[in-house]
Amino acid sequence: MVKAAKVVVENATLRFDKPYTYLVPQNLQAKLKAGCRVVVPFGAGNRPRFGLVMEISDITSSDRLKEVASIVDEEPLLSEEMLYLVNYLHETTFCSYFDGVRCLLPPGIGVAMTYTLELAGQTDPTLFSGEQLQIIEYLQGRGKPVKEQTLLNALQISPDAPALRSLVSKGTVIRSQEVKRRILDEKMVMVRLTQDIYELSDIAVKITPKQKAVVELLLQVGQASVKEVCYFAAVGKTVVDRLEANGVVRYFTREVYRNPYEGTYATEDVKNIHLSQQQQTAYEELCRLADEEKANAALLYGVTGSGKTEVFLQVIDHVLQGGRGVIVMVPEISLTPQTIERFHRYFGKRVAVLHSALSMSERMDEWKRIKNGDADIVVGTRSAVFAPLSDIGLIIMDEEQESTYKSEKSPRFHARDVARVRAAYHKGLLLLASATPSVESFYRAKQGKYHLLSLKERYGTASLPDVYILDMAAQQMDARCACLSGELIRQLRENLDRGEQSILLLNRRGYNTLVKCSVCGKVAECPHCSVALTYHSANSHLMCHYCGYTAPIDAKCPVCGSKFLRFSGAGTQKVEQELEELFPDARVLRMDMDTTMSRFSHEKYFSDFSAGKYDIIIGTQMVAKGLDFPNVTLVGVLSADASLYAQDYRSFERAFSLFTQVVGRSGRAEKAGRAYIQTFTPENPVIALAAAQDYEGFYQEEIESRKIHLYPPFCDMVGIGFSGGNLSQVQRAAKGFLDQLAVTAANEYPSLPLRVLGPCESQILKIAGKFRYRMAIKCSYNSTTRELLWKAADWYYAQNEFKGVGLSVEPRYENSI
DNA sequence: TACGCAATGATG
DNA sequence: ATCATTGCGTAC
Repeated sequence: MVKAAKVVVENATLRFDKPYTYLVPQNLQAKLKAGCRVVVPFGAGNRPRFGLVMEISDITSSDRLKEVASIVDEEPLLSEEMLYLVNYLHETTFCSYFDGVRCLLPPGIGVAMTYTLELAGQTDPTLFSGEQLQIIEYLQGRGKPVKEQTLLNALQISPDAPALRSLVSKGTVIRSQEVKRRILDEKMVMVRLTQDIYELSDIAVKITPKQKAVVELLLQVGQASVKEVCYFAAVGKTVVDRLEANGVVRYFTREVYRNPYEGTYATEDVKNIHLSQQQQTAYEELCRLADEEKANAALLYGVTGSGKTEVFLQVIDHVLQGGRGVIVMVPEISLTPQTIERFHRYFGKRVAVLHSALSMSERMDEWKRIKNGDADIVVGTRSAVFAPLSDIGLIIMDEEQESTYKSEKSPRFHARDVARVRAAYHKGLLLLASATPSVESFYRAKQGKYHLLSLKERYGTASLPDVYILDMAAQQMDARCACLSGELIRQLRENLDRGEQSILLLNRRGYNTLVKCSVCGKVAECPHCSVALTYHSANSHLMCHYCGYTAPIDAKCPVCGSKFLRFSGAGTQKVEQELEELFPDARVLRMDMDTTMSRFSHEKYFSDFSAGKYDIIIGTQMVAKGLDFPNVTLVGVLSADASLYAQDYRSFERAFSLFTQVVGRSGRAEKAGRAYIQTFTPENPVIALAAAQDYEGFYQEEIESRKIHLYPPFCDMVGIGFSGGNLSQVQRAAKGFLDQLAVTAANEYPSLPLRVLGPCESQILKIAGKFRYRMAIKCSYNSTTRELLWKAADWYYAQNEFKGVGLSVEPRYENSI
């Protein structure tokens, strides 16, 4: 019997990602435990690689196994539960094991390998090539061991240059490897990706491997100081400067405190919050469910303004009294300083905050405080669901229908699923809450899988606004303004005269959404993507919202050279300008992705608006989800249709939620509010139901439709995406995958319910130079289906003819086909 | 027979 | 991804 470790390795592609068995050498046996990071020799060259021990076991045969080289962590970094989550993420989201590991750890905890070069042995000049002599001279000149990176930078040679490698293999140069912990440094100059870049493939310009490393790091952490980035990606500042010059990243400055919430103390007691009768009932029921110590789940369906938060605070307090930890998740947009401040006020230092606007060191500190048990309430966005609490009594997900809970990059998990898994593991209570729950969750509640609790009375005296649906086909349009009906203009005027505020919602940013040549009829398109370019007046450039491509507009058609360009379709910038022309006296605030670059700038705008510094706010959906503005008495939805008719089975649900929220912004205090919804399809019941804030009515309509057309919750959806630079190869790959899937399903899983839609072109065929095909699979996403999909994926990765075509598997696929 | 490059295959 | 092997074509 010998000890062996099952190790998953870093940088493994799905082609060969699996737990590898290594022998545990005698001297490490006492220390090495599951959950520790290790260095192992990997591949033909036995190059050292980081890995994570998933399991330690005794085996009898030790033939041809390599040994673990060294241990990185003296104490396990991941608990048994977290290892279980790694397996869960891998199996259900089709990510690599190590991607799963990374997902559970703060980015700053990473380790890096550094190499040192030292001269040894024969240096007779006649034995070496010119480049080799250069290296020898450099090392002689320094007279001491030199970091490999320093030498490579100084001599401008690549890390795998044959000259250096042969010197090492001859023994002339000794190359020693060291594992360095990443020590963090506070710096003021910060860097982040340009707002249009969400994936590596989004970048239109060519980038070098070093630049790629920087981008990959930023994709992971969101933003970081330039120093941190240079250190972690092992590059010089020039690399980042180059990226900045190419418009891939942007610099900004920020104050960074090692502990951003130093010196916060609880100043108020939760017990002093007075609960109404219905709040009290919900509170008591939730406490009962939390105390049962079994995997309970509840849905708190509470209309806007019904006081959900007060109930949360008291239930949290109750669970904490029982000595168990709590996770509270909010959508990105709701994690404002006010939210955080509120938790600090009641729970002081026991609160840890996890979100992407923290620096790497801050995130690391908060993570450690949780792991060490110094903090037992975690407030945060999606990633907070992985907080390393050892005993979870309660997980709250506020606004559970929000799409920000689903990760858009690998691992493509949904925080709700992870929360369910964790709550079950800890025998804790999962509490979902919303005024407009997702149809799936409400269905589960109706079926009795979730305990349904309702808060139906509004707090205080606020009443619903009067809602008017404007049929745009019948509206008189003002010549000066393409997207505001005469009626809405009158209402805005009235509000201005009364000194009251207005909110306008338009789900399209930019100025014009289409630039078309009147002579040849060609529409300006992105050269890398199959989408029309949007005109942005702020910088007089055409922009691609998918890959970040920009081009100056030169008043000439690029195809035929004519000067007769027609601009059409209105985005937020256009409306902003029109408003300024129509109401020169009004103070207009525009809020969209272009104006709210950094995470907390929403906050600044909202507080300015709240303080009355603006009369009208025009923005994308983010304006629907802000705070309470007592002086807002008019809300306008400029184009309901843009939200309603996305090619997506969830578009009605999202539109309903959006309209309900934005309409609810009007008349929050004693003043009566009104809302106007502009549409070309006034007969669509979603609009009227949102106007009446009738969630249950909407649910009835929607659930019927989902049943008839077979969509979730009556099935699960899995999307399979194919993308590559060669269109016909992408098509062949998609068809090949489908054929293989069909054969395997017929032979091995004949009774498995499956319905495949496609393959067909993605809604946007080409993004950043890559053609995309996709198919959707309606199924029951259980372990058998996943087994089938994994088999098909494994087969796919083994096909050389599909090598240039990436495969992505995405459970919870939202698009229709 | 020697060499070079591309396709192929494995990673414990 | 990365490295080693294999196989084939070409040069000598």
